[in-house]
Amino acid sequence: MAEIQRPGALHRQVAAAIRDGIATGEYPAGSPLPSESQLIDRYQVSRPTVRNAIAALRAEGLIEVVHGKGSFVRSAPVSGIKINRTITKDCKGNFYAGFEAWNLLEEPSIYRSHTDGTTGPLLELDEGEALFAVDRLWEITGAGVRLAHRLLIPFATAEGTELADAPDTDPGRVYAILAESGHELAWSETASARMPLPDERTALELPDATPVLHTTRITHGNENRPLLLEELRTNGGLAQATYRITATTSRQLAAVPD
Amino acid sequence: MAEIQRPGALHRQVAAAIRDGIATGEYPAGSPLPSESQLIDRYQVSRPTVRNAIAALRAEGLIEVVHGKGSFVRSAPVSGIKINRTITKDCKGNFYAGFEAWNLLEEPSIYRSHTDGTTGPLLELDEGEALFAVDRLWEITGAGVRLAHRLLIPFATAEGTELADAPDTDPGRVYAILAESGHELAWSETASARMPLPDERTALELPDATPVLHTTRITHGNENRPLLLEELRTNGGLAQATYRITATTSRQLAAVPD
DNA sequence: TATCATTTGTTCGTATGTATC
DNA sequence: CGATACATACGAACAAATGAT
Repeated sequence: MAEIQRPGALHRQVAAAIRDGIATGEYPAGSPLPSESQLIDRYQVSRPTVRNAIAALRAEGLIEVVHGKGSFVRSAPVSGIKINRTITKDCKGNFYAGFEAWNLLEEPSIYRSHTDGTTGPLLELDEGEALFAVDRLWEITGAGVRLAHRLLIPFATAEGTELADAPDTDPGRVYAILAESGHELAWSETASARMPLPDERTALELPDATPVLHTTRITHGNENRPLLLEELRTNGGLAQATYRITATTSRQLAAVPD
Repeated sequence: MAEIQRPGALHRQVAAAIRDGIATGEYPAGSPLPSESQLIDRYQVSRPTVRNAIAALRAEGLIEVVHGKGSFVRSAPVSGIKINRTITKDCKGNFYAGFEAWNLLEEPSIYRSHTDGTTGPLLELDEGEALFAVDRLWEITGAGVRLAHRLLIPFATAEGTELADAPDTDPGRVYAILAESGHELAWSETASARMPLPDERTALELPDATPVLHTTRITHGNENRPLLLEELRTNGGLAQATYRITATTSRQLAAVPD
């Protein structure tokens, strides 16, 4: 049994002791932790101290707490679900953006909106420019991982194409439409991590202490003009975005557009 | 002032009320929240309840608490620091992996290690194969963002090259050495998000409620054989990894190696 | 330099509600 | 239904950091 002799706050010592217990295998993955009252007896501390320690382990994602049952050691993610963020096209001009393996949970929801302080600069448009927003909720079949996808199509991009009438066209097909209208397409993407907002936590069914993996992709057309903005949000603990990188010879070409 | 009348636990109501206050601008970014005792008076609840509410807002990353001073509304990140994850090479055979803009905080630490259950499969090696591990701690100058970088060089890759004597060669130069020894290089990278371990929190100087952005890059040589494994860990809230994507015509070539 | 009020951190105790089995 | 376990809430006391006096 891990003794508590480290310096610092009591509840931190208790948390560290339990962390040790998990690391040493005293509390194997999936097994229940001792109950609060057992921990009180064991470490001779008060209930708030024990609860404080448990809260810390929860925030670290080490344990899962079920009301009325107990605390359980979270088992390590089986293996990260890979989300392919590469783009391929076949000889017929069809594009594949990796959505093929996913399962659409709801019908796409379309609404008209405007660029704001965040999306405007990314699309190199003034604030308040009109655009279509298409939200989709996907699931990776079997894995229980959800993905929220948002596609922003500025009116300037959609007009003159079939996107103006059907912005909820399949994302891969959207690329094809733009390519057919004479654009030489290029993409830049950023990946970041942050804590979910309360509504994201429910929509993506995120457990405690799981951050959101948030990717932003911009589709560039001729003269490097931004045509589309795509955002993908998913469970950062379970899913990984995968990229293929090839070395480019010119430093100029390699610069990622802001 | 936001009243507390929503259903549910008291501390959640208080948290929601403060959240509203932040959203409506009653508590602007950077400004101090009322002190605990003021919140007690205002909402007529006990101190533990107030502290519980504050803990929730902290976990969401909405506020920052300073011992002895008070709680402050966190201002949204000025603009995400972009970490260029593309690779370029010039006509002289030099490689640039994006490390040029970073500032090395400590001398690289080198040690000998072995493949384990995680790194082994990624490098397509058995468990227990010998390798060099090179750890570097970088900082993005001025931005206060730290990056922990680990480079794993299997002995099989290093032997016969100057890497065997100097595994702490500059990462870009490592690519060049492998290319000079006859390899056609290709890279695959994955990005994921998770909560930091306690030691990562201190090493990367992460504030509360900030996840780690964790990227894993594999350098492939001839016959798609894995040569190197690189890991980058940084503040997911402040930093974004940026990628350039180009469409590949063959679906076969586009598959990201596991 | 030293002291003091303010503010958050930690710890204890206790009581009641609610979910699970 | 009862036993167990976690959730919520209140009260109280002292410690530690901060900033002003």
